[in-house]
Amino acid sequence: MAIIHPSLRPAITASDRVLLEIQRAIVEGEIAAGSKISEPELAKRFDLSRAPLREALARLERCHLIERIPNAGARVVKLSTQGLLSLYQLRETLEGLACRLAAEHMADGEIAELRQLLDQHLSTQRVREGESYYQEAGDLDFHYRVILGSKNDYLINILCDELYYLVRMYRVQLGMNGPRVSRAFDEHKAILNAIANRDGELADLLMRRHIAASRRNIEKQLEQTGT
Amino acid sequence: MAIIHPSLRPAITASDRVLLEIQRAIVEGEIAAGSKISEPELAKRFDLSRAPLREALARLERCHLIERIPNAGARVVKLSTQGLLSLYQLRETLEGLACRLAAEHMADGEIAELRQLLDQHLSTQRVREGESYYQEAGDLDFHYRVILGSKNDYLINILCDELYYLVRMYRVQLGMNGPRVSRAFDEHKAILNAIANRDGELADLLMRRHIAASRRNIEKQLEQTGT
DNA sequence: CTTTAGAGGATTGTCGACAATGTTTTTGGT
DNA sequence: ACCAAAAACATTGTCGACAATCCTCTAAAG
Repeated sequence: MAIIHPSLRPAITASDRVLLEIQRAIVEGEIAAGSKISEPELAKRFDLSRAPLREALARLERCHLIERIPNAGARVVKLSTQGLLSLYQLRETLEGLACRLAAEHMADGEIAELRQLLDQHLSTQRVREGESYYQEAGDLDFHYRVILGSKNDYLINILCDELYYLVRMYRVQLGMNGPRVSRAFDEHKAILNAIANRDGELADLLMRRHIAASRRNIEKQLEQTGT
Repeated sequence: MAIIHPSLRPAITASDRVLLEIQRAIVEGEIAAGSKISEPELAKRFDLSRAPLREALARLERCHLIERIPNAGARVVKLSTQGLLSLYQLRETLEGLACRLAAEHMADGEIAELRQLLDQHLSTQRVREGESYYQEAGDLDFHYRVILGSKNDYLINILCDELYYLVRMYRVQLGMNGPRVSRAFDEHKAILNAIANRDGELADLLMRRHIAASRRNIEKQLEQTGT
């Protein structure tokens, strides 16, 4: 086993670098959702050959940010209510499982670090302003840490590599609004406490509720913006 | 949305064809677990360039049949008790969810077809001999159909593309033994009944038990064979 | 004899060009 | 003017060669 997590190892190859750039561009909407992807164009834009670019596109397909049709091309994924529902159905189940496993497998030190992270979030300016608590990425993300704490490589791979960026895309492009943010912080804290108490069942339940609430929040935004 | 499932569309490109061949070879142990993968060697063996071969390898990595280290090469995955446990932990949760969703979303016609499939299994010679009920692939697989019945594209993708072949690898290489087989058939029937009754909760529970039993069975084989 | 530094070989990553397929435009007919 | 077939175009899939990186075997020093 011992799968080294892509997000943890620095990008070495050219393919890795361009992957991260395009990933960010899609997540932040710089490359519009639903737009067509042109290999020659992107190759020119990032100044490299099509070979590493195609490898990057393959990985983007893997994390559901683009959809490819053989011999026809690739398109950036479109955001939809149906897609959001399917995605969050999965997240509820999977992150619930992650919590249960984290309650079993996380070391005391890891739990302490996680608590420290939450305290740090609380004291950060932006969080109190309720601006962008959700938009922290990578190691800074509470969910991310819990998932890693599950110590299940397949689960980690699915949540952190394949679904994570799509979730972020929904979050970023549909934006987060007011009162939900501070409540989310409290929910995180409750989940952490359950994990610290080694109560996997409760942690599972709380996480599923937490994600369901988050889904309803985004869903509301989606309906306002238009289907 | 409307992701066309790779396993459902016939292999068109050269990369697709070689992918299916190598996939089969690894699952059936023709390419030994843990052995090193040589790109030039495989390219020569299948008589094509390294470009489509590398694309195939990328997809093999995606379904956890090989592990790649940048600039160093790829190895066929090794089977282990730890890996089996992680994999089946996930399967229990995910296929449980699939059952619950299938109970909600499968059309009456699909359920009828599935019942027909099971009856057909029962009357097949090999099943009664308890030989290889488990080793049916693709459309013939009961699990496969239930997963498709969930109508959740992300869930389908994860179970049918990313985990399915690895599960099959464990099944095939560690073999299935006697009494478990006929019991598995009965469990399938019970699950189907729950789905037909639109009892998602029960279907979920039964599937999780079913998979847990299957895991214990393989685990036993693994311990006998040696860690 | 063990350990470490270096040269050699092999493998992976990247490149530019060609072939095959899909898409669009043009042209001819009704 | 509208539709259909065909040709021109653009894009994707594949190929062989080159560059960069890693692994191994050898040789020299402690």
